[in-house]
Amino acid sequence: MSFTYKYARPAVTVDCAVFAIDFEKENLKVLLIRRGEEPFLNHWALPGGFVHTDESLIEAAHRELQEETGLTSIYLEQLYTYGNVDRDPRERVISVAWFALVNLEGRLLEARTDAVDAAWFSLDELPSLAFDHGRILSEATERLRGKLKYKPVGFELLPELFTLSQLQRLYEIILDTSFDKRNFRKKLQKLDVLIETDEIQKDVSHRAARLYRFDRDKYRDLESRGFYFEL
Amino acid sequence: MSFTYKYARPAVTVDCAVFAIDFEKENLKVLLIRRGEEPFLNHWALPGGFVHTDESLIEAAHRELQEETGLTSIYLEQLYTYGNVDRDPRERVISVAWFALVNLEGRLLEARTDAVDAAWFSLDELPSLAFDHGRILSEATERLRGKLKYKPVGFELLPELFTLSQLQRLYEIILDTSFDKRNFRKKLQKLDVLIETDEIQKDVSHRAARLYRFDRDKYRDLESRGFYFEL
DNA sequence: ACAAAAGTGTTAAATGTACACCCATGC
DNA sequence: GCATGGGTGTACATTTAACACTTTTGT
Repeated sequence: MSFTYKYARPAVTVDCAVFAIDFEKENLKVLLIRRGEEPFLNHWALPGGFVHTDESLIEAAHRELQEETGLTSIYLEQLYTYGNVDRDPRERVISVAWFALVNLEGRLLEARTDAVDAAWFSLDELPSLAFDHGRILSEATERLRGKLKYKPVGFELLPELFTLSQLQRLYEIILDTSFDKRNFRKKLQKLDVLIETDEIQKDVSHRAARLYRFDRDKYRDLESRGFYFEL
Repeated sequence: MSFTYKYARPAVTVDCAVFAIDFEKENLKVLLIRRGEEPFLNHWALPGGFVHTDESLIEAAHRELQEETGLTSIYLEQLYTYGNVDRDPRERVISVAWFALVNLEGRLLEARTDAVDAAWFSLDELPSLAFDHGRILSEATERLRGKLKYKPVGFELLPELFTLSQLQRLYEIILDTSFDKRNFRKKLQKLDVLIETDEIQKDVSHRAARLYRFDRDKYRDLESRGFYFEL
């Protein structure tokens, strides 16, 4: 090949901060894997790995998540690319970090851990992480909090059908505040991106709540006309 | 070395979308360079180049800007990392894109173009760009517009001392709207991040306006207490 | 004296915030 | 029948939006 690269090439990896809401414990969780190799053997780390030559960055992120955690078709958004010279003790490694949102309903157990040791951690009970993953995770968390306020990403953490109280609790958990129930509902009503379904909650020992669905198409439409989601 | 990389490595570059406001023409400009090599010989492109092994990504971005355009110590913020397999016809190249803001006052002429052919283009008179730089630039523009609303980045496009009308015109140019002068001033007054200096505009053929300075320290302080800039 | 931009307050409308009770269901 | 969360409206405070004239300076 006539084209030559003048400098030694860095390695390129993807790493993912996968978030989910634990409604029982009322907290935000992140998925970590325990490393089976040096460096940082047995340390916890973000799932991720090297980018192959024949796949795009997002494909690499999806593949690594599938391989290491069994998760497929989840919401992924690029976070930041970390490229400090010394972030990997072996050699120069540039990591394209992603944040991912999943809804845990029924997925917690099924999240296949293959050979890999994977577990969900509360953000306030984090172990120390390999490489600069602690920093990546804290920036991912900050981004999630920021984004939640002005983009409808919260729905990615909920099942397809959800109650308004679940949605409210989600916001309260992530933003660590509390909202007035009536005002919260009024606001959502005015945003006009929820579809009220005919269905109601099942198996609860109190009055069953109505289930809603997020109207992605309508949201995209409104967004393209300059509408600004904000909660 | 015992560590081996299993796959062919992609090349890694940085590319920068450098913006400035042209107050005379009342528009937003971007700095492009004309390529002196294949592929895309003679096409216009974003300034950028390969990341060296001994420099971080932001260092690479600063170095390339210095080398290709003479610009130093300017505001740089990471935009996105582009890694589609076919974005460079030669081989796999991953580009970490940045957006940069400079104030043109006195810099327009002095922007040293070295051996490279560099020029400022209006965003509505863009040539077709090399690689996927057209896409990168349009995403950078979108990001700048979005960011302007809730972060005080506009000041990076102004000289140290500026008038309130300049600031307002800047917002109007980038966001393509117009604001009421009194309301705009009231809002800024309440944000309370501008320092009113003793100086006034020079060499204008009408009443000279008072000059202001952006108080970065105060802003950082307010921000850390949960204050939310918004315009 | 006139052209050109600087500077300055008030009012009405819209939005956000605080607040308390009845309802439906399962046990 | 009681415990648990579901669901609903109003009044007040705050914020935003619309609007026009006087001042200063250079030519």
